[in-house]
Amino acid sequence: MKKERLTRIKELVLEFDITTQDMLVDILNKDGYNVTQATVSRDIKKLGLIKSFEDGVNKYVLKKETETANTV
Amino acid sequence: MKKERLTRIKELVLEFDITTQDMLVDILNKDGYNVTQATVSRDIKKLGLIKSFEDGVNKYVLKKETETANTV
DNA sequence: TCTGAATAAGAATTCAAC
DNA sequence: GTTGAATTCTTATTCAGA
Repeated sequence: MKKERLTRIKELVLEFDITTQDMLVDILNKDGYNVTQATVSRDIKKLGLIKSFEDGVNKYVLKKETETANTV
Repeated sequence: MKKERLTRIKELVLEFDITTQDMLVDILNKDGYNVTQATVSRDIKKLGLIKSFEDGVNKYVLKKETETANTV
């Protein structure tokens, strides 16, 4: 397992609007990391990334906290 | 659109570990709300629910904040 | 342990209808 | 504006292998 790759993924979601795992696969491959969607899926789980609507797009972001009791 | 249903969904994710939209469909149907996965998908978007690992399960939770810059 | 290929599972969208 | 059926898209997992 490449910790380096995990760090790179985190950088990528902070910098870009990553909406699918395939996007990450593409970028990582161009970066020289040879990975498939299966691996990215696992990496995302390790990093605790979640998909969330931000700025009108459903993208991966780093999880902070979740549970709230806001009103609808 | 039933605002009532949205409220119920929020209650459900707070009370139970809802891991799939189909689970919500089942429960809502038993509750008397006749909906399909398509509608639940839209409701989840409206409520801002996200899937997150909590207590070892990947479940729907209410979004609070996301973007962080924690270390890996 | 880690990974990929293939598959299964889950979720979002299209398209029509109301 | 809201919904369901069907479809497409996306993600998680299985299974094998290194």
